[in-house]
Amino acid sequence: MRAEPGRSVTSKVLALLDAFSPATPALTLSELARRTRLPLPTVHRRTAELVEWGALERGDDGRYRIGLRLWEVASLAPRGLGLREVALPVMEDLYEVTHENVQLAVRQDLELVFIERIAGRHAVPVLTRVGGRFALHATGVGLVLLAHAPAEVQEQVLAAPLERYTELTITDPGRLRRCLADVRRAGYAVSDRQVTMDALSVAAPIRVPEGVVAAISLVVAHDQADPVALAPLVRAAGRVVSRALMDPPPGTRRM
Amino acid sequence: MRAEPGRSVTSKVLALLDAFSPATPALTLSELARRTRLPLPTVHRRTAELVEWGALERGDDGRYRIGLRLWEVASLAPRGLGLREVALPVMEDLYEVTHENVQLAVRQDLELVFIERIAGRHAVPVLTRVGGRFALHATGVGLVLLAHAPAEVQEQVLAAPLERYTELTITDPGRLRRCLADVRRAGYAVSDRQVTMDALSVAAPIRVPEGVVAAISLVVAHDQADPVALAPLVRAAGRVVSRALMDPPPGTRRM
DNA sequence: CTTCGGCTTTCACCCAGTGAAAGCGTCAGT
DNA sequence: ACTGACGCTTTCACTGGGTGAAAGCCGAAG
Repeated sequence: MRAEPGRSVTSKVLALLDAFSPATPALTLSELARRTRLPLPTVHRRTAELVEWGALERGDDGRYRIGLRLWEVASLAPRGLGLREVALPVMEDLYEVTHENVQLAVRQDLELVFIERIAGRHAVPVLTRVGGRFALHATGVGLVLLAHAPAEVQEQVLAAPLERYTELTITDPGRLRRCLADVRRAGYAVSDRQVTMDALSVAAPIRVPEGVVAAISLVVAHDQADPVALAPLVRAAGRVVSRALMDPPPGTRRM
Repeated sequence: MRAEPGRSVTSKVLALLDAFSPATPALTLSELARRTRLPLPTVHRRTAELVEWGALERGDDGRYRIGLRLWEVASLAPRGLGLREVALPVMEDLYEVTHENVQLAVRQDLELVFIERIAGRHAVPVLTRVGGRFALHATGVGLVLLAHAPAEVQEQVLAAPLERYTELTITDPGRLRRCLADVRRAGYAVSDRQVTMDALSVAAPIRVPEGVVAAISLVVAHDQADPVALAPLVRAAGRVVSRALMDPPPGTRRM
């Protein structure tokens, strides 16, 4: 045979999409072939179909980019835009009151994904990107999501080395375990300079009957605010979103 | 042969994604099979792979939904989140000043797609959804996008019947043609009660050297504001976004 | 217990997909 | 102008991933 076996067509198509990343949002045909380890003609054929449908777009420079049609379909993801739609009004309220960064995130496997962010022009700059990923053990939202994740997920995170971002990042599994217990007990998480030395975040869970599906947080300058004072505000926001998730769309919920 | 020929595997995978819509964001296996006209075992196999990768998620109810992983990748679409990131600060400024609905849209084929919307709690309710589509000939953003679309696109839209939404919707091709000329000359578009009888929108183009890539608009109560007075504001917003699109990311632009 | 609808698995067949190879077009260096 | 390098596109004969009919499962309704 010629065809290298054990690789389905679908997996190749998905590998092509996977090749795109925040750092490389535009790729040439050869770059795609290299990244996916697929023969060039194969990539050529599959991308042609993806472009025709609109999953990819090809610029005048010959580079492929993610297409608007794919973005349209993806906007139907309940945990993506769906969640955002519900949470945004509450996030805007939080922003009105505090004029600080407001973040919304969900857990995906062993990391978190930022679903939305309101970044005040005058607030502490944060390095997160909507659609971007981050480790679970450092940020406020991450601690909330990890604290309420299935035991199996927690064990996997605790078993792996915990990356250090600042001198205050928790890298000791035992300490992290106790921290998570605190988060569950208090109903909110505080990450004080564990990601950058200038910022602190306070996060609260967003719940549906099945469990915690997302987390909402405020990010503020570390020397400017008292986390304990912010906690009730963030927790209340979390509860409002939780209720909004369950109440209005009686048929089409299910996170 | 058994396999009905003429249908590529990739096209089937894309058809599966296509089956999801704002009205049907969650589908059972059989519903997917019906909508895609694919045999049930085929759907079963392909969805299994899509779920494994994260393009789809399967709920406890057995229904398939668009997965977060697909949303992540799609967030890299330059004309989706990419454009939004650049335009959002300006949209927020517009909102601060007016406290009215602010919309951002691009053209996709013969329709427009809403990329972002800031809907004030107290502003006129609008029925648009981020990620949703709409006809080009009625809204403010639509008129701007159509006025600057390739001649071929304009002809196709003018040739098809123009759907009527209100008694003020332009449905006469000749009138629409003159209207588009006005839009090009004035540098902005006004849609006065052409979608709903309570609202009016003022829209301006967002340009890169290659042409108009998007449009930004204000939607206000029709009896509350003077479109001509709003026009400079919206046009200025469009120009600020246009510049932002070209200036800062010198490498990674290309809309 | 039986029926029904929806989901999953099996199995033998075969066409969509494959990759090596050759053909193009463009650009930089000589 | 020639040459070589590079990236993209097309060709072609082969084959294994994909196929759908059919049968097996499972839980809910009758």
